Amino acid sequence: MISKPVIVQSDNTLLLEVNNPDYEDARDAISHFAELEKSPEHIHTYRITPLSLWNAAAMGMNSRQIIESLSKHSRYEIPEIVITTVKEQMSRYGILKLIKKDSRLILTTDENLILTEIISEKKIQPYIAERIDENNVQIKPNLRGHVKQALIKLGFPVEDLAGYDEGDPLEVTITEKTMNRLPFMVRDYQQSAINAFYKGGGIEGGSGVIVLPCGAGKTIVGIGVMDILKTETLILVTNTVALRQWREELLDKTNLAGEQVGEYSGERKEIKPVTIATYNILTYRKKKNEDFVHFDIFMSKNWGLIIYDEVHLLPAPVFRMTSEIQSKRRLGLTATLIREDGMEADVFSLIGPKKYDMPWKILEKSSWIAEALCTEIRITLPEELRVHYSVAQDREKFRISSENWKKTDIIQRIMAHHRGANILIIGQYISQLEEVAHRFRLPIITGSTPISEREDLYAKFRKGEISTLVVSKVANFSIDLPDANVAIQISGTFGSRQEEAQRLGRILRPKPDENRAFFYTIISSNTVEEKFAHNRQLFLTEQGYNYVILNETMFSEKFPESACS
DNA sequence: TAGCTGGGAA
DNA sequence: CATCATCCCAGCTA
Repeated sequence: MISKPVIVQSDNTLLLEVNNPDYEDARDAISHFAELEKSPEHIHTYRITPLSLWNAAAMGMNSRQIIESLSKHSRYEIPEIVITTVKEQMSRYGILKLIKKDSRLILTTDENLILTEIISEKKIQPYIAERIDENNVQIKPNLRGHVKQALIKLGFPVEDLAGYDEGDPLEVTITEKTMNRLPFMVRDYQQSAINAFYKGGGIEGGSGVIVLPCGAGKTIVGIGVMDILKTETLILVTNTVALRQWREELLDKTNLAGEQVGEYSGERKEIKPVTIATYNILTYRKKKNEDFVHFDIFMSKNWGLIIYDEVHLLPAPVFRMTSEIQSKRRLGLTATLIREDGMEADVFSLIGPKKYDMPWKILEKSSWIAEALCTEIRITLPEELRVHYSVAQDREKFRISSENWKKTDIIQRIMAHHRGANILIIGQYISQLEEVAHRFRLPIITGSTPISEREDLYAKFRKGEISTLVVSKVANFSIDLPDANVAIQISGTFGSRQEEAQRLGRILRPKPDENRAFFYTIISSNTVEEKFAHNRQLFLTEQGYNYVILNETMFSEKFPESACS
């Protein structure tokens, strides 16, 4: 009999054996309540954290289900302490509830000892108005967000049942036929996400985060929620491209007319029943420490819903503003609910817990996104760089290994191998990208490329007049190049997991013929780049992507030089 | 009034 | 763990 793939350790880590027939089942099961920490070839390490358990609890899982799925895949008996941790943390979500009674905000619980313990904490006292009785404490007005933030830091995620203000009504309806006359349907998983957020309305359906892969149609989920709530809505986005895309989708897929959908950005300052604003304008102030100039848009209308697009990028000041408006319904959307700044707990307490997620691989199986084959190519540093590297300071080492000029040859062979494909070459350093663009005479897009020129190049790429584009970090977000099917990553932002995911996302739009895409990442072996590269891959590995690793010899066999003309 | 450029912020 | 992208605004030109 084959042994089971998971080893549960008493420090709350899970070791998962990759070459085990039950690997995939086990991975899909544990990824609901644990986070991937390390993923070398044979054994992956997951960690059960309080936050991962609270999110699971908020999604409706209970400790019995988690312990059962651990037992099902665990090779040995589960350490008692892990079971205790799971039970303890899972039960913490819901021990404390915020409710509203006679317009008073009340923290309530059945566990009066815990309540006593909590209100004696220095960090909590500023928010307490008075203890009403054993099980109830009144919170000072308008500190609903602050108190949740403080409590989660103490390890007590609050279930917020204090309800929401109904916003001004707005007739929003999804239209079946879009303007370009293509029939339009909300997909099953999108509908499930909408239902998971709304839950039949009331005080439970009102705040939370929906996690869906790039290209899976998060905008539709937002629109679907608007269709249910039918209320005036404020949508916050990261940049103006996203702003325009939201506007177009709203006009295309709903009954809303142009004059009902406003844009609040540097260029225009419209406030309409549906208003789309950039995060940036919210955080603007004339001088440091002065007031936020445009904070008023939160108050300028009686919004019934606020949508936070790309919630993993939400800037810190917007968290602070959000803590002031906890009686508004809030929907967060993202592909990767990880922040490199460790503010996940703030997302949980201020926007809301995770309400729905969908593993990328499942969408791949049902062909909503393209199948992706990931390859990591490890090349050595050439002798002269090796010398330079060994004496360099730590912070220079990353750049030296990233800009290893031998990567250029690899690029050439990959391009030759995928002749006729639509290729993106993505990197972090402008000088490196310019060299590559120059060497192969390819067009390049960076932050300094004027908008008109970008649009021109993107259009040519879509039409097939250009087959290969060199792009900088501009490609990390919201560029829509449906036909791109090969990405070659030559450098990146240190260990950013969400960047890796976004970049893979560029090539995942379903393809008409063979629904398949290729993602290559080229790194210098035995350098700091290797370590960062592996950290980058964690999120995608957690989603079931498997990087095939090739060294120079193996690469040469698969991608022979003779293919280059 | 529109379009560009550069500084500053997070 | 530092580079790059983004955005906003002010100030200029035409």
